[in-house]
Amino acid sequence: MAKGGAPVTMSDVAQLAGVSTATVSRVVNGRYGVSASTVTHVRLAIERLGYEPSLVATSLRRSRTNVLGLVTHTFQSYTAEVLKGVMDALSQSGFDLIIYANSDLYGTYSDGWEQRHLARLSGTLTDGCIAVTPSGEVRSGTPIVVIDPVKGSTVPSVTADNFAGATAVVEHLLGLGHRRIGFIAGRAGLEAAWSREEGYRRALAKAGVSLDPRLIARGSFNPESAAPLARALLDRVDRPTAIFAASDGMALKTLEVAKDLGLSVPGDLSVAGFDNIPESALAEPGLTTVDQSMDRLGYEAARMLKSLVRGDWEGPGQIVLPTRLVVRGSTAVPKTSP
Amino acid sequence: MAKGGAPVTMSDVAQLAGVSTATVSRVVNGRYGVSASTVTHVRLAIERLGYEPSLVATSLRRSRTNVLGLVTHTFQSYTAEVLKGVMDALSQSGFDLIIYANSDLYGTYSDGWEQRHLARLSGTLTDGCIAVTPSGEVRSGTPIVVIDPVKGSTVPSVTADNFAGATAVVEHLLGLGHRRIGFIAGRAGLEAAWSREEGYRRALAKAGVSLDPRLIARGSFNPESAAPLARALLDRVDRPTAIFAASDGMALKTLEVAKDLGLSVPGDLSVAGFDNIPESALAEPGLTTVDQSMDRLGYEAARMLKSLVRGDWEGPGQIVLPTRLVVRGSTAVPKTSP
DNA sequence: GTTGCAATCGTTATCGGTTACGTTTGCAGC
DNA sequence: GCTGCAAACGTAACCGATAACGATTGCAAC
Repeated sequence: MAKGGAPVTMSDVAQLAGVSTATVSRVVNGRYGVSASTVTHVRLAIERLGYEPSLVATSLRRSRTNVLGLVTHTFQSYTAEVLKGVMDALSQSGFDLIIYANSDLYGTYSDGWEQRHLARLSGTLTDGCIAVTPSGEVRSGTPIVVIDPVKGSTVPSVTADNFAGATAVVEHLLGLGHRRIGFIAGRAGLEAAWSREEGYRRALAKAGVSLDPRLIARGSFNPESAAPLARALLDRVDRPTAIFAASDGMALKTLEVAKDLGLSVPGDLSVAGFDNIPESALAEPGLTTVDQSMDRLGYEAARMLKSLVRGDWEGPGQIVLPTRLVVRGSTAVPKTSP
Repeated sequence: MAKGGAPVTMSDVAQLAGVSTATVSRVVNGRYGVSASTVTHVRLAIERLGYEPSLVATSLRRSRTNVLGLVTHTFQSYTAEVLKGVMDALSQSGFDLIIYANSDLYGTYSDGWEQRHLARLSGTLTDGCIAVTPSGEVRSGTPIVVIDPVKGSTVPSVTADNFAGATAVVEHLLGLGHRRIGFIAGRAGLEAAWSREEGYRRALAKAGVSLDPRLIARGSFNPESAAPLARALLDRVDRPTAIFAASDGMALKTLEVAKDLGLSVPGDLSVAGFDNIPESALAEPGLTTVDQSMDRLGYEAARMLKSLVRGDWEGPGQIVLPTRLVVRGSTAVPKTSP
């Protein structure tokens, strides 16, 4: 019915049922004060017209909407993982989820668009938001939880223990006997990128291995950004015996580059990543990496947000989840010991 | 500012700027009829308060919102692929995207919830919707495009050429010499499931191979659903020499089961899937499958929806995209020819 | 026969923003 | 000096729904 016609509103129902919109509203929301026969009539009218209350009108009038928002700017595979966790936490909770993604993907990227969208949503549509996008100080009328915030921000956030994870990887490589370990860093400014690099530096320092700045390449977490960087590292005469990339996407790209150059992994080169995305387990050889279970990040963020919305959050403002070293076939003892 | 306080509204701005809300609205929307000095004052007030117009209020009043909706009930990896395509098509188009996912994941799943959400959104929030969930006859005031609709539906939709793809796979297996080919079907009712099964049946018939109904198992596209089915097929004394699963997720599960049973692939058993999700290329051995480039499905659906919203759609109501057989290591000549 | 109290239902203000329409103001033209 | 007109801005209705409040009704108790 009404396909292409104007959407059916509450007053349409009211008219058909011969009552006022207030009564229809009461029936829809199951409130007290409507006679059984009226309820039946209204229900019938709703059925006949195929009426559904407008989310917009409802949320404009009500303060609570029972809808949580999530803002992102990309749909990488890690985004999907995060979403799984979020959905899991929200399952059966009574909260629905709205994801807002702007189309200005490659456009001006005016850096403040997360803020804009957050404000646009939190005004009325959602009770709170999760930001899966580098966000620093965001202001909003409703609670916000940021996954992987920018460094130094004080908003409620959920992060993996990037420092410990990176340290573990580098110590693993050092333990195997590697001394020249290349590093492909993540997007500058993000807490995750900074901590992973810091873990790399500290682990080397602790082991008494002097750091060669020429072995550090600056990527952006984007897999594509890693290709030229990996190639540059491997083209050096004194090329590293191992490369630690700050994300699995970049590490997998490094694997490809190594193959193109005729280097065997882990024979000629060990490679390690960070994230443990599903693809890493399936790669050949399997990628040694750090598991930060991104679905867990999403899960915890959603759980935190739920509590913040209800106003009964007791935990800390910044959650740091443990990481776990996952050793697979891409790392081994180097051929030539120093 | 205003962190935790009430969100700042247009009348706040109006008050600070000493004008009416109408004027603020005109400034925000860049309409004619405001003096340059007033514009400056209002802009300043907006800046100071950090005002953002509420998406909800705007869309309630306006008919057009320049926001498209997408409704899904799960975030599998194929959902992420579809989303990539959608975002790509929407990039720089002026349309933003809202994804609505309900939390009732494992709950009643009242089968009509897609319809409910579609109606809730299309009433006012969105100019049109993409449904990435089995939907049949949906009614809505705004255009809807369905990806992978139920069989026989007449709504605008985008589908891969499932029949041709399935036929190609089975002909490939037949060409290798297989005669006993098992089939793990998808969720009943979906056009995709039906067409893939029909492709399987027709290809066998065309080759003059009689169909053994005991070799057909009924799955649900869900990877988990395939495990017991694959095991049952492989436990038979006259077990098939090849298994064609209607989705890659189910095919990959079948690979696992085969390994558990000590069967080598493709030595003892050939396995083929459908979808070509990223994991299939990375599996060991690589999975022979049908590429239906799900990002392309999303792309075309978004393109179609854009046109429908603008009212300038010329193409057919149902788009069918070509598929492509991808042969990898999981299929080979059977050991024992009949 | 009144009064009183529930139950039932309609009226209306409101959420935040948009827009048709009306009003004020400034200024040129007669 | 009066008229005409357009620019600039305010007023108020409205989008669809909710909820406080008021109005009506039926029925039991006095």
